[in-house]
Amino acid sequence: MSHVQTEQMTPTPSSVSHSIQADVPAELPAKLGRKRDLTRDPEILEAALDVLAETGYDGMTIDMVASRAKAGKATIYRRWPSKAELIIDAVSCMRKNNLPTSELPDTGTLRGDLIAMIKPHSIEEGDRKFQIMAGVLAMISQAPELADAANTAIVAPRAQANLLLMQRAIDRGEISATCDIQTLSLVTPAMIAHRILILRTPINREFLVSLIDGIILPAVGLPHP
Amino acid sequence: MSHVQTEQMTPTPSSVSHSIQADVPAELPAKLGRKRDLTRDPEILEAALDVLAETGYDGMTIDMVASRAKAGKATIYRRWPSKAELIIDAVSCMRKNNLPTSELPDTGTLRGDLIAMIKPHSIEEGDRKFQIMAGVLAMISQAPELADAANTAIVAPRAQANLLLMQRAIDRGEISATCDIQTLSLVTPAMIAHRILILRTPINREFLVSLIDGIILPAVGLPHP
DNA sequence: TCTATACGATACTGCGAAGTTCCGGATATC
DNA sequence: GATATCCGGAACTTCGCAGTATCGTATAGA
Repeated sequence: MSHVQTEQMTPTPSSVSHSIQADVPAELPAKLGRKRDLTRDPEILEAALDVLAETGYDGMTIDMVASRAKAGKATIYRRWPSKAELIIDAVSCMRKNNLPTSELPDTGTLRGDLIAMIKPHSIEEGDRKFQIMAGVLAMISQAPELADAANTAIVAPRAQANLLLMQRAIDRGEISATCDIQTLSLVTPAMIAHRILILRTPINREFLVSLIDGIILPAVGLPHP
Repeated sequence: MSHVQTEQMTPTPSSVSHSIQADVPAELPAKLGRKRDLTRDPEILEAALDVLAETGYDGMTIDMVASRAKAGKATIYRRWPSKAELIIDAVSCMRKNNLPTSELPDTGTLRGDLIAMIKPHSIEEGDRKFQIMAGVLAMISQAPELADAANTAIVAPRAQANLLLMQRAIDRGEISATCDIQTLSLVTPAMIAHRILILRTPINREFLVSLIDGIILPAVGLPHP
């Protein structure tokens, strides 16, 4: 959740603790010296995601991330305390480029909306995201919070979009209100994840259309086109 | 695919190679000494799966497997050349306890059959299998063959069972033959995997029933019960 | 200008686990 | 009985990588 630490933990000023501290809050320590280049943060995080997607969690090393980002290892460790926290932060910060709900298609029919969401760009982007998911799955046992982060950043947005489109269809009377759209909205993300993670088969338009026409639409009582 | 090596690679008998070898095939080298205890193989593989399911691939160590199986590390390395091959063999040999197709329920209705497949035993067994899947996913980038092994051992049998039940329903005229039962048979495995791997939520009867009544049955045109 | 810090680069340290070797004892063939 | 291989157990070696420290350089404030 928390991006880069807002302030580097200045080590307790001295090992000899002065119990009387007055109320000097040490706020605004009047930092001296060269400022940290904040533009490197997203570049490093992006490099981390690239390496994670390509090599998985085990194969990923900090040196790879550093060289990919053309940064020194010290620069990375100055900003994140460990490899695990770097990955958590990288995944948590992914949700930037989520398609905002305002950009959802609105063609008038549920099928039109669902089909309209299939774009070459979203396919290849989705592919990378689920590759990242595969890398993340390796370390969820150590950092369960990462499961939430990955879910929030990768699958939840897709499910949310599906849910919204189906709710619209209910509102306009296209489909019955008794449909279990909560569960149905998870079907396409789950099937995509299954295909990429387990079947290791790339996603294409035909597959996505078959999900819509073979499962989603029949399940909500809409006839085949 | 291949279980334990049928024969330990006896190192080339001598570094000085005799080019003339006649036709002594060195078959049945008349092994001397104590025989290998073959009953340890499945015990070690089972221990490996246990540790894999509990700690994931990274957390898993050969020492853990050895102590869990009450075996020496040398015993393990005498049979499998590496940790990766041990895991591949363990996953490949899982498919032993597959519910044979002859034991599939046959209640007369598709819903009855699908519901009948939900048994407490199968739920907890499935839970363990998908935990193993999580551990396996960590190393598929290194050993893609493992994806096939895991798919064959874990998800394919479930999909196969679903497919068979739905085919029966078509044959008896309960549902339309135009249903995309091939894709539909993958829905429940994919949703289970999604819930365990990503949502980290245990499987229960209610969830499985909601999959059947909320997705599968509506998708094949059967009314809610 | 001086000082403190960030930068990229590289060398270094420490640890954990894969894989190997050795041990005393057991079990097989000859 | 002699020999060769297995066993469980434990010590040992090797090595990759996380994390740290150092260096020369660059850039900010005082």
